[in-house]
Amino acid sequence: MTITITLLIVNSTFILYYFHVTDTVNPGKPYDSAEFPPFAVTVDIAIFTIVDEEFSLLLIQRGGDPFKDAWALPGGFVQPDEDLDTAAARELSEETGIDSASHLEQLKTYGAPERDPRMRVVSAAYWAVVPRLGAPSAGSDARRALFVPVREIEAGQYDLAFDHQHIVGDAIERARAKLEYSAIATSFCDREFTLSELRKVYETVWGVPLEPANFARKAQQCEGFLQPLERTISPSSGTGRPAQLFRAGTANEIQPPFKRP
Amino acid sequence: MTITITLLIVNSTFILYYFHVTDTVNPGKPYDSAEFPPFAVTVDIAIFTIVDEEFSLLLIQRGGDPFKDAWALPGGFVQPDEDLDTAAARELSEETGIDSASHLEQLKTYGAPERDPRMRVVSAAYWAVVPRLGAPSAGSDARRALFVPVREIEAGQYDLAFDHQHIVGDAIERARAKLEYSAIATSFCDREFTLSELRKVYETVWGVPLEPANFARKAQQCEGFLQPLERTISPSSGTGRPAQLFRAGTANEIQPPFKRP
DNA sequence: TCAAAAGTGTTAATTCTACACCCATGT
DNA sequence: ACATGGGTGTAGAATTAACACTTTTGA
Repeated sequence: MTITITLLIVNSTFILYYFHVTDTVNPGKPYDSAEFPPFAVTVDIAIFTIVDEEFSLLLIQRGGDPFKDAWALPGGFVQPDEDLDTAAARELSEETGIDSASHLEQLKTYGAPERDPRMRVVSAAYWAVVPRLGAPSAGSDARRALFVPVREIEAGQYDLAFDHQHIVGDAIERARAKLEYSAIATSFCDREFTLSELRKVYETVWGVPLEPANFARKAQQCEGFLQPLERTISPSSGTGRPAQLFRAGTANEIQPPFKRP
Repeated sequence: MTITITLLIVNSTFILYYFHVTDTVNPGKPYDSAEFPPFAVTVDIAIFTIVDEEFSLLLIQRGGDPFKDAWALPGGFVQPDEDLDTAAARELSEETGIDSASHLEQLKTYGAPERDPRMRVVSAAYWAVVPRLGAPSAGSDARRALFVPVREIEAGQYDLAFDHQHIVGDAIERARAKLEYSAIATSFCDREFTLSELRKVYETVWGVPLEPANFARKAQQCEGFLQPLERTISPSSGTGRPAQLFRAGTANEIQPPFKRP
């Protein structure tokens, strides 16, 4: 039997790169990693939030090659006995400190052969929505992590690594689309929120103004969307009539929400 | 340096199963496939069509273990220099003989650690829609391939291998949902079709009747959905006034189609 | 009392639904 | 002629969009 192996060192760990086995005793089809290559499987996450009335996405500046200094989505290897969803939740928690709670769902999987110049990497991309929070914890590595306005990414102001420009485009599209037929908007808000805050989410993500009066009516009519509380926002929090508080309802898929004008 | 390898034979080819490398000269972190396991990456496809007014899905009966004799989605390994989309298109073509043309899109990726008892397999699931055609070509292997009514699958009448019951459920849901805001319905029809045929698609997939008059109006109003031909269906093809023929329009995403009642 | 924000009422425009009716063809 | 499926017209219902108006607070 002949065995040929090539290893690669990525992030100080060995990664199997090429592998070939020929059985000389019972010659059958050999195992050749050029034919059945060991894929690396990663997850990448597009984490959205609203910062200063800007629809924003978390990006990380890469510290090493390839694509040194370019920006990228947070992500990492899927561990051996970990589901993809679990890996994504772990990455989300590592980057933002947020456990479960918020919205996290699979976006799409990207597996073009040359998407990572080092080896064959298939990446399951996820997207998440977190309530506005302070600066993202920069993570255990001292990498720069930043919430960046989606507007600036779409304007091409960030040089993104790998195929992340493509992934980010898909994620933005999905997030905007899903506002229209799901209760995802509430994930941008804190646990308790007013109808104005919720409306601001739609206006910010879609970049259009919505009629406050009509919005309030529709939101409350919508079965399972909102859970009204018997309290108003603390009156001292601004001038004007104090707004009623709500929590997110139980329904994930909601019927007739708001149309993107 | 110490190397430990376990190989597995799947479908008459070796698959790398376990792999461990320790560098005894420069002892660093060893490569251990229990930590960075080589994932196998496959694609599985849910191929939908309409057979005898039944919304149907292509299933294949497995010839070998595991899950011998259970039904499964067609699928296979992603080749080394193949994109995921390419692999899916290849599988679709192998199973149905259909090249490109029809609708094919990624559904979701499934990667639970124990989903395949043999090894760690991550499967990118796709879904496709093909026009009604004769019996599916049984493929190069002499496996049984069959279009099965979705109704019967939902009733649990088929024992599905791996996590394919789960995948199939997601695919059905997606197909039904996407009728509502895309031009996918035309993919169920032949290249030229009448409004009745198109309406029958909606009625069959959703399992509800639609008002023919209103349907025809909406379909034709809908920008980019249909391309009217100057011909009618051959009058001899039935009694009644011959219907006008249409082709699919150019738009993939259409604005205000038909609501699932 | 005034400004500001929350929330309610109301009306005209639009869209949708249901069904009546006309059209073109085979028998 | 008439049965059958294709296609148009239309009136009433339902929904929507726009804006005027009332309520509750801070200053």
